[in-house]
Amino acid sequence: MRNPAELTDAFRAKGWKVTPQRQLLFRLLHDTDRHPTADALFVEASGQMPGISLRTVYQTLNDLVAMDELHVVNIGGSTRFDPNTAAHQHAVCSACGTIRDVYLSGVDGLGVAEVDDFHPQRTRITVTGVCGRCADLTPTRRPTGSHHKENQQ
Amino acid sequence: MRNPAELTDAFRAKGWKVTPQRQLLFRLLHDTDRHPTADALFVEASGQMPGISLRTVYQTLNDLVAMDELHVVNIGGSTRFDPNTAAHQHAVCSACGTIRDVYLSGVDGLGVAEVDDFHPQRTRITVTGVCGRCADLTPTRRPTGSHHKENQQ
DNA sequence: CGCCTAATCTGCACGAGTTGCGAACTCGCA
DNA sequence: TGCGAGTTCGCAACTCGTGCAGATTAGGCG
Ligand SMILES: [Mn+2]
Ligand SMILES: [Mn+2]
Ligand SMILES: [Zn+2]
Ligand SMILES: [Zn+2]
Repeated sequence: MRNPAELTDAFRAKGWKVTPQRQLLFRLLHDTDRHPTADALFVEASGQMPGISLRTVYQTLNDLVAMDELHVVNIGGSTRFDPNTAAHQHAVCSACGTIRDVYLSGVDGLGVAEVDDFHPQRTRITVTGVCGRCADLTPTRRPTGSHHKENQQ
Repeated sequence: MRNPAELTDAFRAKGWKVTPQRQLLFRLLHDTDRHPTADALFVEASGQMPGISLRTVYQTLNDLVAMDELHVVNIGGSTRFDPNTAAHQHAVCSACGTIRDVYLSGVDGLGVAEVDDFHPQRTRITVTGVCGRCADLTPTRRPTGSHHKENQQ
């Protein structure tokens, strides 16, 4: 996602207004590697702007997605939003739900172009597994067993 | 997913009953390359067994997923279920929502093992784009524009 | 073959996540 | 400074999936 100043210009260029609510979300989303849900952002935003509506958060996120400034990540449960629009992949911990950006090698070698009768636009790669912290918490056990859902990003 | 007879044995081996509802779903799911939603299966099943409950369809699907006989596919919207448990990837049409199994080359070359402080279990690859049929229906246009949601599998 | 009971099915209520809607508000231009 | 298109907000509505409890049944046993 571009920085708040650039987004301000981009919104104005479309004849859209740049409200305090939008500016706040621009700031919260810029230059992070997290993958928050709409509600997580709503909670964060509420800290700095009490009274902001969850509806507005959804609205702005949808706008940013439509502008391709934000990507959506579907891993089940509520939608995650990804401000990192550079080509990258995701490592998802099945125990705690954390999503981490990873940059796998060998992605170019995928035979995506050879899918016939299909016009590819984007390739998404998600590696599910267990993160180091969860592996430490449940040593020598099935890591999916105790599902502690805290700290996911 | 294994065939109905094998699933029958697997269920009995766990002390679970093999009801007509379950047998029907075993049949509907076996040896297909579709990726139906719970509701789509419910509609199909209702044709052959009027009165079957959507709740039962969900229940059975969840059981099969827990047994790893069925995989879930998250592409936004309702959960899709995948009876093809062999290693493969998906091509998703952004216009009609159809999910097609594809077998990309070069998957082994992905540097999945090198993700550090992470224990990988499974890698999911999804190519989004526009299928041939949708490309034909909207020639020389942005294919996402008119969203005709029929016929997705 | 009929009994018994744990397992299952069904219908409904409920919860989470997201969107539609309309009245009130406000950014930004004239 | 005033105007109006665009925006926000609150709430109702909607979709998808699950919890619950009473009715039903598969399938082991005598
Ligand atoms: Mn990311
Ligand atoms: Mn598949
Ligand atoms: Zn973890
Ligand atoms: Zn299509």
